[in-house]
Amino acid sequence: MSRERLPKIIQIVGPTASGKTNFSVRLAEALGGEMINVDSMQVYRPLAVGTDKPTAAQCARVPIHGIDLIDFGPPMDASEFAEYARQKIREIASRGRCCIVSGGTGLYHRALVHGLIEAPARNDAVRAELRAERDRVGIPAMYARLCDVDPVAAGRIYAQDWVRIERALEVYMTTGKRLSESQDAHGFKTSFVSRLAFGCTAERAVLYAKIERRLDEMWHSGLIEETQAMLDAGLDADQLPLKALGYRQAAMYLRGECSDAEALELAKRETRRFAKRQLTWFRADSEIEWLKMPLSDEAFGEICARCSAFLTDVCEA
RNA sequence: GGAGAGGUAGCGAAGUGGUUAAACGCGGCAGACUGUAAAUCUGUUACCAACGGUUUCGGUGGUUCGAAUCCACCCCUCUCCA
Repeated sequence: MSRERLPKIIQIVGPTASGKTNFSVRLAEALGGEMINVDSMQVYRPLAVGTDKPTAAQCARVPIHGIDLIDFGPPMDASEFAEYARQKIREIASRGRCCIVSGGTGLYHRALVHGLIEAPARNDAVRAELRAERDRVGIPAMYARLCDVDPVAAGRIYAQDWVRIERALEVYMTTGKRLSESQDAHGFKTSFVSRLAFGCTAERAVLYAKIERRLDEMWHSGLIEETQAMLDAGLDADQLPLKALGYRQAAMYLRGECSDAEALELAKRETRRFAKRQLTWFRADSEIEWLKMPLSDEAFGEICARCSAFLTDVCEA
């Protein structure tokens, strides 16, 4: 294998509010590297207070990429992000600097590291068609259709999971190829980078408390106003930028679907659940070494040393 | 003081003699995830040495082969009238 030729990255993952960004900035600074943020929501410029982006102070300490990439319009997707990130990794390497890839979006990390199958991007026309049909015949009938055209894919998808049923049918309709066959061929077998991966954690209660405190702050420091502004600008409340955690609940409140307090509670709960889903995703990755987050100076020093060794060692395992 | 209503698993709420360890919802926990991923979906949730066992439906006692469900007394909560 031409493993040494792969660009090396330090990968930092973890649930929201686990302290990834702090840790990554510190690490990037210590290693003289640059950061790439892997976050499906922080790429949207209009989302400011609700996505806990790196602060101006943090951005001053170290170059941080992957933030505020797009405004409104067609949303970003995993493949697009992965391409962007790999391009950035090359650029950073060409500057002779190391790369800290940090964030909480599991699929984006995976797409960046292993790539995705060869398949066309979303096709809104086809999806509109599929959705119209679904509304007519129901999800079970659509699932039955998937069972016909791609039984293997259907076997991997829960019968109610519309998002995946739609994607599988979309791929089949636009390419004539079965999604499952592309997946089998792909299998996340190849890597585009060589990585040293760390996962940030904290005790569940600590994590949850931090999530709640952070939402209280966001809620009272502009999240509502920001959401209102987007609604005023005519953004669809169940389309992407407004589907982000916090914004979605703020929109519910603003549209009179629930009280202010209810919306805030809901936002907290959904964010806690999100953190759990992130944990589930990352726990499945056996290459990740978990770090309990308020890291001591000694522990941080050790991690730095290991990162340096990884980055300089030509024939590491 | 009088008249009603009610107390069911973490919470809300069904159940009114056996097939009920107890529907359903919420919350919790766990899982899946290949171009929507802060999305979408699945499982599980009295307790245990667990394909078997133990203890549950305010409390105590009773009726019955058998009760969360029937009877008696007691405790508590809520509403209305004083």
